[in-house]
Amino acid sequence: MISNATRSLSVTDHLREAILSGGLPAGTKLQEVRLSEELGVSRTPIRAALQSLSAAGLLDYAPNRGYVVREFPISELVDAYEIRGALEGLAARFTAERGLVDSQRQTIEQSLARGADILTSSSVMNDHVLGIIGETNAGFHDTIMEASLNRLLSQMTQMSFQIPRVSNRNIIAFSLDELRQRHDEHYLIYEALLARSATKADTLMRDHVASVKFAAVRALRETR
Amino acid sequence: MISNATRSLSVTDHLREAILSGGLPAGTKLQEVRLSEELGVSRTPIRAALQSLSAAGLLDYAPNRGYVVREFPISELVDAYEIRGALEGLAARFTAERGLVDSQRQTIEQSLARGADILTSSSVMNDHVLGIIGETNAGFHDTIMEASLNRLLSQMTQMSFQIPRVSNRNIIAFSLDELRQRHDEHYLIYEALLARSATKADTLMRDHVASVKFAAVRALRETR
DNA sequence: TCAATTAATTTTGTATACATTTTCAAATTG
DNA sequence: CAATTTGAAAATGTATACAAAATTAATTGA
Repeated sequence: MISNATRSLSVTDHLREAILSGGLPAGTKLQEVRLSEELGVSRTPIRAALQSLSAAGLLDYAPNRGYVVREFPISELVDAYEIRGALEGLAARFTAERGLVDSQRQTIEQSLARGADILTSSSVMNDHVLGIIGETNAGFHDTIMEASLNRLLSQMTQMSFQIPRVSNRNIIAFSLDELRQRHDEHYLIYEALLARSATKADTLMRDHVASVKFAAVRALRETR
Repeated sequence: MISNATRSLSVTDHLREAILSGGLPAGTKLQEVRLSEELGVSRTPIRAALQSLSAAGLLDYAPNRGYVVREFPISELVDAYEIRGALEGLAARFTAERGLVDSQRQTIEQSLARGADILTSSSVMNDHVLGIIGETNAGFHDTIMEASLNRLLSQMTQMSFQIPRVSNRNIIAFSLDELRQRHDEHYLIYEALLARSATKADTLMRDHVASVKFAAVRALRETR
């Protein structure tokens, strides 16, 4: 069932969140009239949202038969990390080849400093730490994506980011040691970008994503 | 201006073709009422088409300001081939790791045989040869994409395929020798897939796409 | 004459009625 | 009793009217 509370978000964001959070399990038929009644809007914005989410790969669509939340098998989760690694590696390569502008460098340094701050000060793992690290992580990766100045690439990477969240209904449970390793990897990638070492940046980024992949798969195995 | 002749195609296909063929140059505002009048349908299917093409990355969109055909700079064409190489290389890797089923093997062999047939028999380059080769090319790559059994990957690759066509309003002018080289590369990739040599298949596919990239860039430089 | 404001036009956002297709169940027939 | 057919219900596809926002032009003021 879909909450009607948050009307501030667009219908598309609302439905996407419901799918990615697991509120709408795979196989759920998303019917236009039903959704329009539940969300209190007409069928028109509902249709727009369904088309958008279908294009993003979250829904299956068949003409005259409507939209269904599609399956997200674990095997595809693994593949998604492989794809993400290849794309983000390429983004790191592009960024290293073209160089960082000052504002990008500052943004990355701030996210790194913020991550280092909390990882050196706190000795216990809790939701607060995970939250901060999650934000700095996103900031780091997003900046490199934007820095590569390639709309196509960033668009694709956004797509490949959505899949892992589906199966990760619980946030991946990293240990503090693991988080520190991931942070060190971020720092090494940043150094490669500064040194304009394209191949090194590519390789480091791919390995970094592979490490996250292992943690995600392990977390998934443990929770089942 | 948009031809109203081909009504068999959907509105989305019609508009996509108009954009990719250059009939609607970058910067063109696509207005709903205008398009609905020109194509003889209501605004509803027009809106669906515009949303779909925007999600596919062909149109820029701003709320309350509509859709505009976006720019496709040459630099992005080059990047698109890099992305395509990374993704198709990954697809080749997946396919090699998981193996080809008989039907896939047959499809690939047929496309290879058809390509070999025309490339060995004909000694002159014309539109007929280019057309046949174009089809067999698409068949080869599509089969590997499908064989990798990854919807996410095939979806992304379809996206990265669209960009090159935009700047290539004229089909890339390959020579017969070049086409034969590309065909040989296809055959080597196929052998690597059969041998389950994942890394080799990946590398060969990336190099193959890189070769096509060089030809595309050269063709673009020559026509300007 | 130039700038700012306001009004009119244009364009997109939304709602809703109608058309077409599909689906499911009941009824009919062998 | 099983299989097919048929019809009603429900779902998506389309068209159109109305609302809200943005753009453009005109007008007013200095």
